[in-house]
Amino acid sequence: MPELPEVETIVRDLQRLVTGATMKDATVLRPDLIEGEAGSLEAELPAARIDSIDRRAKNIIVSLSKSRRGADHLVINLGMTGRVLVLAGSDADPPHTGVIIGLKDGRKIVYQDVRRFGRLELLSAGEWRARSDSLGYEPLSDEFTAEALHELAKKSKVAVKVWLMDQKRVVGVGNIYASEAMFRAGIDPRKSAERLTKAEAKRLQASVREVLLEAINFRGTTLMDYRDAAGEKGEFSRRLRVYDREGEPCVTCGKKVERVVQGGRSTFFCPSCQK
DNA sequence: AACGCGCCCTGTCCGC
DNA sequence: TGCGGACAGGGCGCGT
Repeated sequence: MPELPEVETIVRDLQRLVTGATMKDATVLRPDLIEGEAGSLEAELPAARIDSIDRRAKNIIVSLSKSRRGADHLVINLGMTGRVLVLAGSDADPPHTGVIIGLKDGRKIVYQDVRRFGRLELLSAGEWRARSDSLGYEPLSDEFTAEALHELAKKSKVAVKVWLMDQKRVVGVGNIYASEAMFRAGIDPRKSAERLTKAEAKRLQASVREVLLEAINFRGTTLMDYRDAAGEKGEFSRRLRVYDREGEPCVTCGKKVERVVQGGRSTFFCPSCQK
């Protein structure tokens, strides 16, 4: 479900809502959501203060201090259907609640996940740094230049849309925004990454940044499950130009949007506008 | 070693 | 109405 714009929206919500809060207790209802020991997570979180909240790739990074053993980062990956909700302590826990973190101020942070593809993990600063180092370019950072994208792309024969979704290369772009970025760049998603021209690399780099920034401004895309930390839907869905629009007219040329399967995932594109 | 595929899991939708 | 199959914002581990 969540790609960079959705995770970024949740992170900004959490920054505003729970920075500086102290955890009181943690309850794990679905142990399979925890990477490592659920019991140790329940033991480590109480009394931890939330110092800051950040995003890296599609991960939410909650930086903690005063945790008993010095495990510094709670790393949350939402998988397909994960949600992080800040609720009043008296609110009922929603269906498929997996983890409840009570705060000393009476509120609670609830992790909810229907399909349970998401993961919560407690990592030391060093462990987190190593993990972060293994991930690719942040597309909204200054390091993500057209030249960098072009050089990386030259090394791979994979179809460029599939290439774009690999988190070891460029992070944060999932199935929706990959199709959208390819459309905006006017590039056939089936084209091999190594065959991208310099001009195409430049257009793709600009399109990735542009679509992600626009989607953040609309608080992400809700197709079915995505919600922000207050439980609200994202509004970018109506702005999608090709995703989930098979058979509908291309917004640019009017020809029918097509769907193909790449790497087991649907790709949507306009065969006339994308060469 | 890069790459492609199956799998994790629950819910929804569509065709018969 | 019911039922089976396909599919859904991600990512890991496997075999080649």
